[in-house]
Amino acid sequence: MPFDAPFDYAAADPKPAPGTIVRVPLGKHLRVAVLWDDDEKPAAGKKPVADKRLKPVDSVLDAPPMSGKMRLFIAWVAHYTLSPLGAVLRMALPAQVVDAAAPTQTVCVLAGDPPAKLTNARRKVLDAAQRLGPSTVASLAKAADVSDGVVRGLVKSKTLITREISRDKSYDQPDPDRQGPDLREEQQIAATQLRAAVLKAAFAPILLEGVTGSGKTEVYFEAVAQALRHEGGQVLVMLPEIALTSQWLDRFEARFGARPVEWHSDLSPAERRRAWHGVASGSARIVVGARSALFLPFRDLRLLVVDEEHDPSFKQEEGVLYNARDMAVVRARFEACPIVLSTATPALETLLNARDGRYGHLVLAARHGAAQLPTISAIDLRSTPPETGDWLAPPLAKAISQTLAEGEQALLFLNRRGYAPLTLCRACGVRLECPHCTAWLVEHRYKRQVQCHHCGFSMPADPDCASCGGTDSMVACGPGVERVAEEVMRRWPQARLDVMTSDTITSPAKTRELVARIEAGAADIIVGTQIITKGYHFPKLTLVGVVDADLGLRGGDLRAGERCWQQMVQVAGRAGRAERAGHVFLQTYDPTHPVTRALIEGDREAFLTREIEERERAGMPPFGRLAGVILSGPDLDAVSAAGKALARAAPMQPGISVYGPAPAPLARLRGQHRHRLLIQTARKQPIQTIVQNWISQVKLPSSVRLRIDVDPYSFL
DNA sequence: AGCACGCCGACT
DNA sequence: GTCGGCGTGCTC
Repeated sequence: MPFDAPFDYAAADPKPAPGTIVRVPLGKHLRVAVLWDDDEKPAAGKKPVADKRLKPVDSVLDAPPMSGKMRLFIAWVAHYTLSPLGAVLRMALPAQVVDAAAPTQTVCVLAGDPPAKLTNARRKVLDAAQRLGPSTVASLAKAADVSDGVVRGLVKSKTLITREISRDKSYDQPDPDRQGPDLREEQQIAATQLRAAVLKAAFAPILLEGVTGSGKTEVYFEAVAQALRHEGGQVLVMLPEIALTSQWLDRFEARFGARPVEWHSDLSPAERRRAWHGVASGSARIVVGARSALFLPFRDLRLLVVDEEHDPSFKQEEGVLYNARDMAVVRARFEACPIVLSTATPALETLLNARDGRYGHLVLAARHGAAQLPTISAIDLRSTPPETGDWLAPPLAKAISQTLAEGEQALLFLNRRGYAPLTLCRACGVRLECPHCTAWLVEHRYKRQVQCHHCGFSMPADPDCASCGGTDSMVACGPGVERVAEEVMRRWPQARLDVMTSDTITSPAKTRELVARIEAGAADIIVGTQIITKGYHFPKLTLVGVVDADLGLRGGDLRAGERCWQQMVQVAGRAGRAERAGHVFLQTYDPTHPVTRALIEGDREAFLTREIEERERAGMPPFGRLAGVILSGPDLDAVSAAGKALARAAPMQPGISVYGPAPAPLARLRGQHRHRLLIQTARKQPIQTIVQNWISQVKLPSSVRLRIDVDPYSFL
């Protein structure tokens, strides 16, 4: 429960140790709880509860205790993110997982005394029981080639006794000493360093930076192998949710001969329970998971890997707001193990940490075999615009035709789902808007629907205007992937087309099927959103067209330039991964934009230097610190008044600035009005304490909710 | 988070 | 006189 501090219970005798997982009465219910450390002080200004009011602990659960390191980590995350201790603890102790009974099965074992009447059939059963050890009734009967009645008879006569055992299979153990792929020299050098870091068993953050296709995964696999060679050693590999692909799992299996244990949002309750207990007991050695895996109860964590560390999806935007990449570094510190941050496009913060010597830095400069990095060029949409009704400019169309003629694949990237981002009425000008959010409804033509991409609202698409009654007057404005796909079908009707978006990739099985089809060359043109930038490898892909390279640069977000850069480099990295050279076209209205120019010239240093200078001048992260304060509620006036009250109470100290309140970019989301403030402090200032002191001065009405986002990523 | 309590308006 | 809407505060 989201309490700030632990509750007291009457001491049992003997007193269980801190970390013990127990069941305690709370209000009307029993709840799963962890015995916290004695030295935890009661919250400021609160006096402890009188002894006679203390309830006793109900029972101790049959689960391994939570380690001291884990308790320190949880308290640290709560303090850093300004979240209640209980809210963070809940992520580490999902009650339905911890408290669920393991599925059991009934097995028979020999008890000793043979039965009075030892028939031939009975002898066969006893032989089988001797040979097989504990087995189910059915399997004993089958092995002895008798009916199960014989076995049941022996149970009844107490020759065999039954016992309940856990049905959990232990996990297949990955083998670190299988022959891996041959590593190039620079890979071997990096792998040697990582192995050494694992052997040293000390906290060591390491940036593993390598261009797309340089084989970073194979390098950190060697560190994984090293950790595996340590008796009982465990490893956590964190990937962005959608990057946990079958391609990655196949590579893992090829190297280690077994699958890793997976942890992500799609697990069934039973799989989740098994994985959690497997991690806690140590039988799960290698876990690959999304950000929530960070809170798994490892016994002996020897290595952490954050793959695609730059990925914005590591930032959790709901509940406890935390950046899993940053918190992973903290966990590694508590666990005293190395952490590898792997990427082709490091986040600026990570890169500066590496350049300033706080992180180790390993660089892979070359691609595998003959593969070359693709060349990038711009198509100026002002001088060579697409035909009316088209979205692909003539130079890109020509390149696509040529690619198809050579039997190679082309990929068109547009980070916009659906058919068109905006639908409006030709007659009266009304735009289709979400009833719950400040957002346009996006037409999805395959589904004949319009959808809100923020709250999930949808309704049937109607060609007539609901506002003025105009017939067939609704028109689509701007392109989405479906519209680009439509153009592709019209212009290259013979080409085989696949669309990859979160709408078409709905399950791991679907993903596998689609990826296999593209890998096998059974698709000529692929149209997709950012989902395609996540680590796939398509050997026949030689052309990438970015339909709207300016898209990510609009909006003035702090990290817009950085994110656009990363996304373009990642999508470009899909091209030319085998022996064929790749080429990337960026369709843009502003080829002189510094980010676009740096991409074309392949001048990463120019981009970085400019970005670093700008951030430093503005005191933005990592040169300064930020926290967002988000106020939300159903009543606009109450939300706005609360924002003004907070602004009036803003701290006035050197080095601290408070901006806002302003309506959030999505001013209304799911029916909630949202205003936000932003506080900026110098790098060395304790932003948590400053924010806490600030907001504690303002009493908010209960209808207004306040959330604090330390190190905000999204400004929505 | 859940839940109870208590205040207020609307009904039998 | 009682039902139920939700705002407030407590759970050791």
